[in-house]
Amino acid sequence: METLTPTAHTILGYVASHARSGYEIRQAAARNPFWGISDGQLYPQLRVLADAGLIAADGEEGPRGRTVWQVTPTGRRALEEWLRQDSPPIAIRDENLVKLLFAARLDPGIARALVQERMAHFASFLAQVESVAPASTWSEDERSAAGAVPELVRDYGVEYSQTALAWCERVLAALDGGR
Amino acid sequence: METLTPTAHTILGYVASHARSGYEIRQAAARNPFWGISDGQLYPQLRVLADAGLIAADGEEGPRGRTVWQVTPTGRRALEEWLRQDSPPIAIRDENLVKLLFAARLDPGIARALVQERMAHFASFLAQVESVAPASTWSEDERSAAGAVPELVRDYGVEYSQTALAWCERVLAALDGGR
DNA sequence: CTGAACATGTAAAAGGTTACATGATTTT
DNA sequence: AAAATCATGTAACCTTTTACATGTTCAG
Repeated sequence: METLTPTAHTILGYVASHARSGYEIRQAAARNPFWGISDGQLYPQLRVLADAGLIAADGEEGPRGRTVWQVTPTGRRALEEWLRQDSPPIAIRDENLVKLLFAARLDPGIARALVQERMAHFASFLAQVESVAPASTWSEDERSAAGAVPELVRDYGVEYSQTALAWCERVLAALDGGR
Repeated sequence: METLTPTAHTILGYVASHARSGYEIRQAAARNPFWGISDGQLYPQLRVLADAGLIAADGEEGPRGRTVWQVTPTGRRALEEWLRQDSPPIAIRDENLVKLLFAARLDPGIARALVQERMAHFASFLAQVESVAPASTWSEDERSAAGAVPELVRDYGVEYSQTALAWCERVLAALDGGR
């Protein structure tokens, strides 16, 4: 059994939370700002998980002929093992910020535009995070089992965006002040 | 001429700032927390840039037989074009946070360990950001041309880490309080 | 002179996205 | 019955990392 990718483990996590169809996972993933999953990954990885015996199709079909997946005991163990393993350190890839660094010595106009683009990105990120109630991804039972964590994770997204937005304001002021 | 990857453009940016060898770019990239470049990318991409006529080997060799690269007028234009183009929105891939979400409803012990891992990651990220003087990547002339931006970008890294660390403390308290 | 760090490079594979394909099922 | 959306899937490609390979130069 090949080792699973982080995306496969994430999918396994969704299924382990409660039985779901591919489409429902797709929607849960779309609401999770911290790990995107494309269709081209989702469905093949469901197969990988099923072939490895970590999930199994629920007997009954869901509405619209959806295949509903359930976690197996093996799958539950595999998930826990993953949760216990070290995660890679944060690797940021922030193209906008890199551009800003290069633009600053070339043209204040480009720099301003980059900061404004950044603000737009973070504003829509913030809106997305705020619009998602944790209850939409986790059932009520799961919510209470998880304590305050889902709300705290949302708070993290909010604080992160707000920090970034405040920083952008300061940069704009500095770009204007430098004139 | 194929379109360049973000990494190729970033390398072009370093060369455009001032003539540098591959090794010097390697070191500058290692100091930039917002866009990592591996050896397996750096040297092939320098070739790509050279073949496209965007950079050219400086006549003289640097110390230790280094090839020193210079930007060409075409390269300078290509860089500016890239700076003006829209950047992709921020896409976060935060494996630690995803794990925490799944761990919260399984085992408080795992959740605690994840938060502690997160704190360690951000603490070392913060240390790295704080240790880098912008002057080490940009020459004095470039620094003043860029105004306050390099310092502000460093501030961004610092604030980002501090926000994350403070959040971790709150989560730890909540995990303990929930008991 | 010998080991450590310098400097550049290559091949293979991992991981993921994009774009397309296809049929089923509601809605109008 | 047509249009829209639901639901799943596939193939090709893109970007990047990992691991290895190789010669060079400086320090003890």
